[in-house]
Amino acid sequence: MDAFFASVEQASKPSLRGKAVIVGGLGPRGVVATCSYEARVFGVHSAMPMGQARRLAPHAAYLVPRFELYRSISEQVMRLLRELSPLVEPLSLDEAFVDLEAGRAAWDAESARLAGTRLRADIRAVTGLTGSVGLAASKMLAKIASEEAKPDGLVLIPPGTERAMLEPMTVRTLPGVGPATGDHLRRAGITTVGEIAEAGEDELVRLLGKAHGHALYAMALARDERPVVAERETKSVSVEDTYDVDIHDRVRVGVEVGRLADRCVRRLRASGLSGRTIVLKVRRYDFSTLTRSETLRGPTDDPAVVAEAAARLLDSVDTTGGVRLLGVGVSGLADYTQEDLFAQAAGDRAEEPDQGPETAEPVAEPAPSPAERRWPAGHDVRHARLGHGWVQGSGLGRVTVRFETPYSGVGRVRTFPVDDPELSPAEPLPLVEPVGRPGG
DNA sequence: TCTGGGGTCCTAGACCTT
DNA sequence: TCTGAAGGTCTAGGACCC
Repeated sequence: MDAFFASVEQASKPSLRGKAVIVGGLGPRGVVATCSYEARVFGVHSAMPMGQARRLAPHAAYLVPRFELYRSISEQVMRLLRELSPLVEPLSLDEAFVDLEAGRAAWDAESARLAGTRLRADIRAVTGLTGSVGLAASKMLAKIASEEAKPDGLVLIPPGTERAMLEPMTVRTLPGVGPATGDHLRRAGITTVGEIAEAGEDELVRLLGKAHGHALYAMALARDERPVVAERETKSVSVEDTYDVDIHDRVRVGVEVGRLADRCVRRLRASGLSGRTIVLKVRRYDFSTLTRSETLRGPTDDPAVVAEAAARLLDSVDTTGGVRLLGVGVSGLADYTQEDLFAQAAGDRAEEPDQGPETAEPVAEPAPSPAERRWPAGHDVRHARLGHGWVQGSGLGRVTVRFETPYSGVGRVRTFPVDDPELSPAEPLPLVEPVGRPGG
């Protein structure tokens, strides 16, 4: 999908179509998640600090991500892909590999081009968004082709032309070559894919190590035998938070680690998993990052056990100077727990009260008062009299709302007190108007 | 106003067991 | 009992991806 998050926001907000839209964390330490092509003209790109983006594009619309909406649209697209083939490998919310041959959706270049063209039309009809398609004989080449196809295009790499096409491209084109590897290769005088092939496998292994060296050499020769894998097992589950201001208070650091452990376990349990290795991540005031881990005797999904392990790990970390990020993760995953094994060992013992997920949930927090409610920029709202709209901005006790829907024209703007009783948060509307629904 | 969040994979050293 | 090789596991960190 092209500039996915930003495109979704433009589709749901008529006033933003054709405008620079930047989606990301709006806090003092936020970064750009995605931006529209109109914003890229100003030099804004993914992973750029938000402050820098604001300097480059001060008049752009700045929105916080709405992952639930993006997930639901992603699911619509994935369904279309699965109609083409049972072998669909999602890479992220907005990207996936499809083995067209396995689904008998294509058998040669022409049938592949036809399938790709139809798919793009279907994505457009179902979601209202544009997607780009890369067609090639391997995952690496398909990925390169889809990058070339963006935005809103289709690129097919004809069989037999792969090596010639790759040769002049920069090493950064190859997946797995980031800034560090790119630099490493450049210092060795290698800047193009052709030069990787010329350097030879032994030299690549000497420069980059066994795994990376062999893999990169093969890719430079356009060799990529990796199959499309539909089901991938989760290897780890983690949560992390970056704080607007560094935390210096050791007690507060401990409290935050406890909270993160709790959140992490909730995610773990929601996936029906448990894990053996607990990982604590600390990013200090100077951006130095360290991890500490502890492997338990058996997998657990007990929030108290994870929190205790995380607290023990924290004891071994010097946080003087302050921390800007804390994270807690669990790896070594299993779909049973040590407690299950004990229960199994207990055999026919009398039935015990269930120790399932619900018993460990924290007590529900009291609902915030209207004045404390947050009005995140870009989120949908409903006004009792004026209808559906979205938050254009808030602050100083006021919230500004633009009243428009994905199917309306550009809407009008009104400002309300943040505790206006007629204003409430609303669910996002579908991007394509459901058939038979009266216009809004 | 410098640098998010959630992942995967690889490497390398320490340590333990066979 | 000592020694060394080999292999597995644990741990920490780096790189990369979207």
